[in-house]
Amino acid sequence: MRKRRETKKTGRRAGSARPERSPAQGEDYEAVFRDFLQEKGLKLTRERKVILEEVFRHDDHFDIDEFYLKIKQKGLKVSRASIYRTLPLLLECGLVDEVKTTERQAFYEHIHGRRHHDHLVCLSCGKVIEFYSPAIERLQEEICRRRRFKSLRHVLEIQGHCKDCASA
Amino acid sequence: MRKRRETKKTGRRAGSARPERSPAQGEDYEAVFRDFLQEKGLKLTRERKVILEEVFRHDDHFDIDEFYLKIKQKGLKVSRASIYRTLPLLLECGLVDEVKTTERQAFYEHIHGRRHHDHLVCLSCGKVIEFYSPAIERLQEEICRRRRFKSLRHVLEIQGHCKDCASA
DNA sequence: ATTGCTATTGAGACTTAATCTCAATTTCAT
DNA sequence: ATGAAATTGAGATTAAGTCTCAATAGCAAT
Repeated sequence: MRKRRETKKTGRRAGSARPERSPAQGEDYEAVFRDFLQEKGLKLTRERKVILEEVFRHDDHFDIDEFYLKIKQKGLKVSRASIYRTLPLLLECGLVDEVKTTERQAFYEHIHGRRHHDHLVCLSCGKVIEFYSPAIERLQEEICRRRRFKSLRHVLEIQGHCKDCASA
Repeated sequence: MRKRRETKKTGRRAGSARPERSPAQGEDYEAVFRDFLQEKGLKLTRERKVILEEVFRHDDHFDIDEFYLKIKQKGLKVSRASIYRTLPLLLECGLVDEVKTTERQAFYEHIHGRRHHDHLVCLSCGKVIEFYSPAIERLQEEICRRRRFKSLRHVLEIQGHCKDCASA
């Protein structure tokens, strides 16, 4: 008996609800995924296609549960298990980025054709603000080089209150 | 029926097992905690003392489960619930730092009298390497200022392979 | 198109970190 | 010493994520 979406969405994670992106622009992500799968001897199934499409329809951060519900609402059928199995693949082939927040859940966002970026997370309203600092990136590389640490990815998240919530 | 410590400790989180710190130096953390509790109308119980002492005996990162077992081994009796309840207090009064890793668990470390720092986490052996970059700190402040974001804390974690694991 | 091997799926059981419950106990200001 | 209020612990509960396995679907070769 799943009991999700209970305490969730109570005003949090409202964010700047951007409109969904039209699926027309940039179809190439499917090719990227297809190639990746083929190389690993995996199959491009109906479910994986649905998930891929849906990921690229979101232009915002999303969590898996929200994502599952959205797919369900559209009448498409993909199980939670498949989503949990497919997202790591999308991560692995670089189409999706994973953001671990301090809360228990992880959030995802597609990154194909987007720059890597980090996040400011408002602890009051849940808004996620993106930023990118080439200087910070460079410093991180420097730190890794000095310690002969082979960096694969990083998470930089600054938590606090956004200007709207700070004044209130 | 708790079934913990099952898949854990299989070589991971080995880290640089520093010797435990003698409890003699820097007793003041107890005063800090006591004052904090008093201010909030909370009580300094036996359990909280045990937890505090144990936290400051560790000079390394630790997770709650490991921590619970260590206390138990010493014959001291503190329930898991109390640990889960006390650590947030230690966090709140600034005696302890929480490090969310990409794995599901959180790790903790005491920070009283220590500088804030960030982490390199080795995905193979689990080792946690600390670093501190004033330049990065400054850049972060700059980013927040520009967006009128009131920063409370941040997490910067670079994941990859440490020099030992990268060569293997 | 058919075949056959293999990857994949979905429903639901399972795992596990973390939280909650509540009666019994402890702290501490008075 | 006393009593109001906070705290504790054992165990139930929650919820994210993983696993199982029989049924199904992709796809390369024919």
